[in-house]
Amino acid sequence: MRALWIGTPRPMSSTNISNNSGSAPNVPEVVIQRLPLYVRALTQFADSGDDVISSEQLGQRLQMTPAQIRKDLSYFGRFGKQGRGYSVASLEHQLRSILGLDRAWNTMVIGMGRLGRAVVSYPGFAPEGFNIVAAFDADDSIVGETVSGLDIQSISDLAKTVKEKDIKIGIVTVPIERAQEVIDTLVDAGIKSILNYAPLSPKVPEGVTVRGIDPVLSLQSMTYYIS
Amino acid sequence: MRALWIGTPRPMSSTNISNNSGSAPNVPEVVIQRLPLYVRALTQFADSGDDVISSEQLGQRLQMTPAQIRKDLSYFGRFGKQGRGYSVASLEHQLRSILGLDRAWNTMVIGMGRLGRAVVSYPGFAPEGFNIVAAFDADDSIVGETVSGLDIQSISDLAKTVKEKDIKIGIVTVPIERAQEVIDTLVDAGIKSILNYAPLSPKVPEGVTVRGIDPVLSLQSMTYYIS
DNA sequence: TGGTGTTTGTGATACAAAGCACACACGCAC
DNA sequence: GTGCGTGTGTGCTTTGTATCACAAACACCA
Repeated sequence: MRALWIGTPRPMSSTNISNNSGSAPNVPEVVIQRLPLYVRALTQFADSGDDVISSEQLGQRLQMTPAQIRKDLSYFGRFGKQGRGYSVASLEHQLRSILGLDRAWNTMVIGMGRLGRAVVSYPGFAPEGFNIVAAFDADDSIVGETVSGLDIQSISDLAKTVKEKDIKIGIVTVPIERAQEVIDTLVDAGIKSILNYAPLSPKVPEGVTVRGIDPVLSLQSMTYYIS
Repeated sequence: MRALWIGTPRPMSSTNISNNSGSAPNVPEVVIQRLPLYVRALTQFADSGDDVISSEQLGQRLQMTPAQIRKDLSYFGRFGKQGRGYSVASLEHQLRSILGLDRAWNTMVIGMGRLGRAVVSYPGFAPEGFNIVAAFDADDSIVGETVSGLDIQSISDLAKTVKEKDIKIGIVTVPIERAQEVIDTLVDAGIKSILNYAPLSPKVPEGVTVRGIDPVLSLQSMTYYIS
């Protein structure tokens, strides 16, 4: 979930994982999803001048139990010191490295309607290292227009551009009718990570990760508790 | 998380639940989050003219196992017929009723910056029964402006407007610095359902449900698999 | 340097969710 | 009405996740 279209939770995101070779095998998906929360909290603590933090303090900030945080971290190594806690700077750095956030990622947006334009001009991605370097649309009549400094390209150029610009992540903001088709195109172009704003659960092969952003779904599940 | 910006995540959405009295006790949160998916799929099947559907077909569409769907539904009753499947129209209607989607909900948006304006003019909420009937901002210099036909009001009017317009859901699009404070204001005004676009895990009392929408979190967890 | 208080890392345990597999219900055809 | 095919509903099993609780490690201080 989601500048609009966002999700779950979870839960509306279908995720298939290729076992990546590196250091930590078989880390549960949920744990991976929590790591960015830790990074974010650590950044905040660093900004407030804290040098050292305990799992207790982190847990309080993130509304979760200290034990869960320690367990999660233990999948990847031993980062703390007994009796003291964790070095804020060091833990943040290590988690960023684990997540691959110690580098920038080139991304693209497919679908230049209202939503796609909002995503392209959303100022929250670049500071986190996600650079939107290409924009696509299926409608030839708007191909060539410029949005936030990006030329809108035809989807037929997608595979070529992905290679040229080393794009690793696709953000899908097309209408639902075209979404599966566009996602297939991304997969064919070798994209392994897709952020999907369309309200469907797309079919993707093993090894491709999709996360959905869907505020309507979130609203629809909340009404249960107030009905 | 889940969503937070969006999910869910899940998982990045802190959720506290008051046990609502009605028919089905103790239904797991995850199950509730899946019900809207079923509703959505059923609507699609109905649009394609299907009268009857099996859990097998639903599962294929939603990329999940038929058994899980049947289990989920069994929390609320027996909706299918052996040897036949589920009546599309009837099941959709019943699920909508369970979720409280058989009525409209008045909502408000707090924070009329770039994101808030995008949310207010997003055309996807109203067709699903979520009507945005009020807009607020803390900045007095924009109070009184009109956005998509809504007057921007001062947050000091919030509690009064919530009562007058019978608003049940708050959508928070303020900057992170103000988010906790604004959420506290919503809670004080009696709001029990909050859709939070600010990148934090807010503290709310038992009985208040928060879902986060956060595309950056989603991106940050996907990079793990391509690093 | 030894003692005290703190906080980690983790096996063991408890809890929760997902999946299996089959009895049973129903539709349909003859 | 009988028999066959299909698909539900669900108890049981398996898998997965969260929590507990404690030994070991370290900081700090006298």
